[in-house]
Amino acid sequence: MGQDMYVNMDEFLPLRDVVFKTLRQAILKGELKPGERLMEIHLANKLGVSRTPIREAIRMLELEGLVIMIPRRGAEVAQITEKNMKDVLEVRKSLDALSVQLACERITEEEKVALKAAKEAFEKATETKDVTVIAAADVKFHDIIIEAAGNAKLTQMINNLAEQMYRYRFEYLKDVSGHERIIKEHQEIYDSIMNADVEGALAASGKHIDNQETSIIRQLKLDIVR
Amino acid sequence: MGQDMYVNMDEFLPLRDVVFKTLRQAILKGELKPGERLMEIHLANKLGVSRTPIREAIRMLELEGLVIMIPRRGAEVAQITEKNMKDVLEVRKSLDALSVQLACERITEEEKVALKAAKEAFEKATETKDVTVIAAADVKFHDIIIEAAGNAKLTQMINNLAEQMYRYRFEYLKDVSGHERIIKEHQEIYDSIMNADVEGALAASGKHIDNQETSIIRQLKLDIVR
DNA sequence: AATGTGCAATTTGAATACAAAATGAGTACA
DNA sequence: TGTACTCATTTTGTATTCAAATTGCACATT
Repeated sequence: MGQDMYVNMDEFLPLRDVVFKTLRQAILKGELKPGERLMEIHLANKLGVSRTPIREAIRMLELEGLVIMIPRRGAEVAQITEKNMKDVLEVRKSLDALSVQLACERITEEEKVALKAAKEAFEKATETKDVTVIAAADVKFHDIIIEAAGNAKLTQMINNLAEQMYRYRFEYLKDVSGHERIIKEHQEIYDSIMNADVEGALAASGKHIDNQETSIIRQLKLDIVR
Repeated sequence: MGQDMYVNMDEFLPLRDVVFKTLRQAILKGELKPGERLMEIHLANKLGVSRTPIREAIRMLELEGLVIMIPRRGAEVAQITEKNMKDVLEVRKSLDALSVQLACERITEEEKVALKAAKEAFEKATETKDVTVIAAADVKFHDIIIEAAGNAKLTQMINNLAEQMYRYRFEYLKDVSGHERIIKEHQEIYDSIMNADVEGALAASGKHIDNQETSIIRQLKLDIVR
């Protein structure tokens, strides 16, 4: 009775959610390229399911903006244009600003401890030179700040935006020469939040995004030429 | 040849989109109440379609956060809590600020003309005492500003947020005594944008949302008690 | 050679069919 | 009287079937 009655529900996800995650990953990692058609029967065979969960997953991807629908022709992977990415970054910057501002006001003592740990973990991670590890540590640092902002809607929206930059952010973190600067920026953001210095936090966070923007746009241009 | 070759495509929307819009409207207008179950066969019969488009529409509503899924039990209309709405308004305020700021920098001459017309149309609309007309005029005014910001992602996100406040905003505009203040606030926003006065525009827009927030939260509380 | 036409193949859109799980009413039994 | 259990009903999850539209190609026509 007092026992844990919940099993890990993640293992019993409906097929549509499995398909959704699979396709999203494929798009974000670039395995499915912009413009590529997503044909239902083809995908169904490939993933070993019927068309129904494929269709439902496509509806979700459509609403996230990762695929576009052409009537009577089906779905294809959305094109990522420079304008498109600039728009995303512009909004992202604004929401990140809100996020650090709210974090300054609302962060708890536990979160402060966690943020310090995450900051230090990121510094350690850069020493590994393993991009996957570094990226995960970076995500963790920012996740704590977003959580500290205490706004579920904001969390959801930032995560959605982050998703659209996923592939390029990866490239950004690959560049070892940039790590030192990122560490310094994290330190500035961290210090500002700890001192509830809203102005400082906004400045530091803005600079942080601007640097990413430069890198992402450069990557994107390379990608388009390719 | 020189003729208009496009037919009104809206009339040939896939059923899933028709169902999606129908259900969304029903939820936002309060016809489908929070907690109410959305049973597929029932909805299918009611709308005269099969389960397939119903399911696809539910997937979209789920991603918009208007319904929540309970495994093996189906969808139900999401609860609107005060915290939830405050979160939405907090983000909305931030994005509106970005929107007026960008509009100050990017608005074209044509858009300036349109904005003036929309401002005056709203003033005229308040005289009709017809809430539908007033709401439409208000939307038009704000739409022009958002368009002038020239950021498609921002447009999409603000529209999504606006949707979640739909029902309460309607109540806000019903209150005739508030019209004069709204007109004054529109005038301030308009003037600031015309003079590319970013500071002024931010202040005016912030005040505008704050007033709405007060009204919406009050409405929401009444709604919950009901 | 260029353009138009018709037909077959492919693919989406929608409906229906089938399988599995959850719910709830009714009944047996302590 | 109350509790547990069975079984029919309901509902979701998934697969399959059917209809309609689009596309591309072959062929005819100018």
